[in-house]
Amino acid sequence: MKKPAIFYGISQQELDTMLRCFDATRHTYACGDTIVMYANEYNRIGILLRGEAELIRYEEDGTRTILERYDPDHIFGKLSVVPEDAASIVCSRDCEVISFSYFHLVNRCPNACPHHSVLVENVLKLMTGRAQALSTRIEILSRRTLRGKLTAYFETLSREKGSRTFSLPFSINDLADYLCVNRSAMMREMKKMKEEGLLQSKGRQITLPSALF
Amino acid sequence: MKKPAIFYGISQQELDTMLRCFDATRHTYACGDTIVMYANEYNRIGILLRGEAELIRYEEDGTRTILERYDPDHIFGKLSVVPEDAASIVCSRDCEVISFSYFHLVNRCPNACPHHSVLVENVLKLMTGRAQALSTRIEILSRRTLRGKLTAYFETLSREKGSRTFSLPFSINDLADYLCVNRSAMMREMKKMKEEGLLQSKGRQITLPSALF
DNA sequence: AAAAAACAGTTGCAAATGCAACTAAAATGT
DNA sequence: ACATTTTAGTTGCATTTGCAACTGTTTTTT
Repeated sequence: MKKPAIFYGISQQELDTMLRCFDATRHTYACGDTIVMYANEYNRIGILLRGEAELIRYEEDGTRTILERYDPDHIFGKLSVVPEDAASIVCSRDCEVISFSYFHLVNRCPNACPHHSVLVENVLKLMTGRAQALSTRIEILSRRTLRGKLTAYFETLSREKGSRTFSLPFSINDLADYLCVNRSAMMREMKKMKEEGLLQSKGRQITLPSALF
Repeated sequence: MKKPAIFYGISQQELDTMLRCFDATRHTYACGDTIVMYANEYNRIGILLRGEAELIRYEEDGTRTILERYDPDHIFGKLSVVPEDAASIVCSRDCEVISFSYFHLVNRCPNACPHHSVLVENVLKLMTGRAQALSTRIEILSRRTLRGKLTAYFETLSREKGSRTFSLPFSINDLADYLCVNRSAMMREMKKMKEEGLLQSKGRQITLPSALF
């Protein structure tokens, strides 16, 4: 396991001391488990150290939405901005999570740990990455049409993976829940795009036509 | 003008010294101006000190999308995650913006300014707020129906303003561009909602029925 | 190895949304 | 005070998307 970004530049020993100040806890979860962050733990943030998870919301009619996807080093927390719409974090693989008090992180404790500020910097970097990920997601969801959403998402993936051929991190089923569209309508649109030569696909494997430049 | 959150806990004099390390610049813009952040200024972040601005994207077909709204203390930067889809920040009121090098903020310079870490903490707080705002936006855009988007947005506003009656920060026209839906379809849906007693509205003034609890 | 479950893919029909072209009202400029 | 521009609001028609009910394939379970 790669060293988590949150620990960069801090020795293990010092980290242990520091994390006690922040009331840190480390938990492992099995695939399928829900990562619980109680509503009253408002000022806690979590970081995914290992595994893969998704922030999921169910509508009353059963519609499922994948609001966010978490890979290692993803920071999350202060969930339920919209308290009534309970969303939960569900592990799609075995996960390990560290969580600690955001309040104590940004409001110095009396111990004055020497590397406290390094930790703050690390958290800032993670949070900046998260804001970028959220922005990208908005870019995708803001597209007016199904085709627009598909294209925006595929282009993003292609850029991330550095290749015009890549495999989806979801099942086709889940992709629809991520793009917030109907599954069969999405399949229909993908079929059309294939016919127009804008896409090749087989299962989760996607190939985009070479970009013009 | 209220003291910007980015400056909390730092004296003016020290700040001046520090901001030089970060190559900070302060600019004012008139209503209607575009805040330019050049593509090569990748590692700069900006903070809106005063005014109101919007991150806007135009589609080839002329469709306009309001991706984000900025009020004072909003942090932004590392724009164009999707470089080809040029989006720009347009001031909807007279604005003042400070921008500086993110790189120098998180990679200590040799001057070792005493309050550097306070500034990092301040930026972290702003960035956390931004991530929350982006999450809320995703909650809204992820709704499958026009009514769902309207409701989610109105409930968010009502919570922010602490009242079931509030006025929209947009024109009705702009609201549609913010919710990423067709304007006349939106009006039609609002009309239906009024008929069903889910909403009262007149121009920008909105009243929601009292929440049940 | 067989049965069950999950997943990819298809299609007809209904409903929601987008588009365009309006009218009326309000705000702005001269 | 009048003309111009912007904004709010409406409606018919075309298109897109959602829904439901399928088929066939792959994966998982027993």
